[in-house]
Amino acid sequence: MSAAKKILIADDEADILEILSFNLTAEGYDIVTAKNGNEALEKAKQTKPDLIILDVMMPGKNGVEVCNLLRLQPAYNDTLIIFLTAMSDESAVIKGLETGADDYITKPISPKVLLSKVNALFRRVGTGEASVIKVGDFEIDREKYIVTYNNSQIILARKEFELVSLLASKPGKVFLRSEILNRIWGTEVIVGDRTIDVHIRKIRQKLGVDCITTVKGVGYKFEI
Amino acid sequence: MSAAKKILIADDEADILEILSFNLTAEGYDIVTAKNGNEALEKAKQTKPDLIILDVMMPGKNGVEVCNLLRLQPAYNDTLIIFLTAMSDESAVIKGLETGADDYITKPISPKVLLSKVNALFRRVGTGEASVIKVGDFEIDREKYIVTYNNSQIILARKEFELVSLLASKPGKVFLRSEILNRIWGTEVIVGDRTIDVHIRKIRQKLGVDCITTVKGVGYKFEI
DNA sequence: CACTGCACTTAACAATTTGATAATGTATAA
DNA sequence: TTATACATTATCAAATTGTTAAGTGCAGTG
Repeated sequence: MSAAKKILIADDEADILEILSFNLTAEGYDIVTAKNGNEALEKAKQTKPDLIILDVMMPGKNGVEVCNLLRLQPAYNDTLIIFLTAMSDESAVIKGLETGADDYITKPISPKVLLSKVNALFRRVGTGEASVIKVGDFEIDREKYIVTYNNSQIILARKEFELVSLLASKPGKVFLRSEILNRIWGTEVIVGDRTIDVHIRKIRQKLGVDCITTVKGVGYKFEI
Repeated sequence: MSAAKKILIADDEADILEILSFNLTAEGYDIVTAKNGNEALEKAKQTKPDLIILDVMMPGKNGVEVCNLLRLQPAYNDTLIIFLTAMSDESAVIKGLETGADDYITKPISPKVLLSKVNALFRRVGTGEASVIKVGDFEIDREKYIVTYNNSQIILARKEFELVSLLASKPGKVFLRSEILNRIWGTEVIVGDRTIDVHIRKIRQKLGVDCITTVKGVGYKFEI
């Protein structure tokens, strides 16, 4: 995972909130909940979630209304929205997708379906980033998951690759340790202090060139 | 050539672009978007899409104009064009069909209608041409469901074939497990974790050549 | 209708790789 | 010196994938 995505769940049934929260938390997402449409709008404003899961039928404002209101505001242009709806309620779904929802899930909810949809959505959005980074003689292809130096391939493990990608995404910029932890491990996972060092070391070893600089007391940066 | 059909969507409303992109991407198409007529022409030239979905009403050049300009060039003889139009705007539709559009869809757009029209168009056109992927000594004929290696046929089951097709559609690209599941099994069907592995194993066995690489913790890729 | 073969999935276990940590060493600044 | 921060190494548990065999359901056949 890169960073922990924030998800706002709005549903008037406490059970549903709990189940979804549990599953999504386990998957590494940050969860915020709301019990009705108005609260959803409020929390959305406060927390700026990456994804909002809206029950279509809620007291106060229903999901479609909330979606409409959100889509009117440019601040929520990049916010994903998923509807929860009863199996039968097909027309609401269509209406929802037209107002700018990104997907919908029918009740009863299967946690697996939910997770796969949520993950799929984030993946889709994530593809906006440039997939090949070039720094000096290095080439980092996020799509092919390959690092090359002078046209020879370097095999990196996943965490190593993510770390190099991150550092190389802004050459010269010093990434704080805390920043690295947040972007690569997320806020949920807690790892020890030496973990980053060890990964950095392995990367330095594999790359063979001294392109990662330590800034003592601050963090690391990638430069040629 | 490339396996996934490329679709260019031109509309000035970001919401529409997003909904259409999402639905068509989920269906396995490659999507390119444009926010106005001029951009559409530009992107069309760059990416040579198989289908262009044009909003009739756009700032700059409108859909009908874009369509006209495209149809003047022999390079776009085989390019399909669909118009998006407001329910009322019947005359524009007629004009559009006269200038060589292949179909039209009225707003508000139902994703289901859209998908069925798009699929139908490709089916109609696709019957003439063979969509064949060539990678190294491999040849994958999506229409005949045949894979050949050095001119000798390899028999693959449906799922195996789809999996190879997918991976080979972008040689070198790492397909995440979740991505594979979504593209081949869809978000509704949930299968176990080892299912992909087993299929991969059978494919490797049948192909006899080591062309599918595991990227641990990430997914699989096809390369020669 | 049972029988057979095939495609697909799953379970169970083996094999492998990865990532986190502890323990220890090194450099540097106050 | 002493404290602090990072480097290095080896080690082990956890995560991930490979492999095999067995189960399930379906279509075609005699």
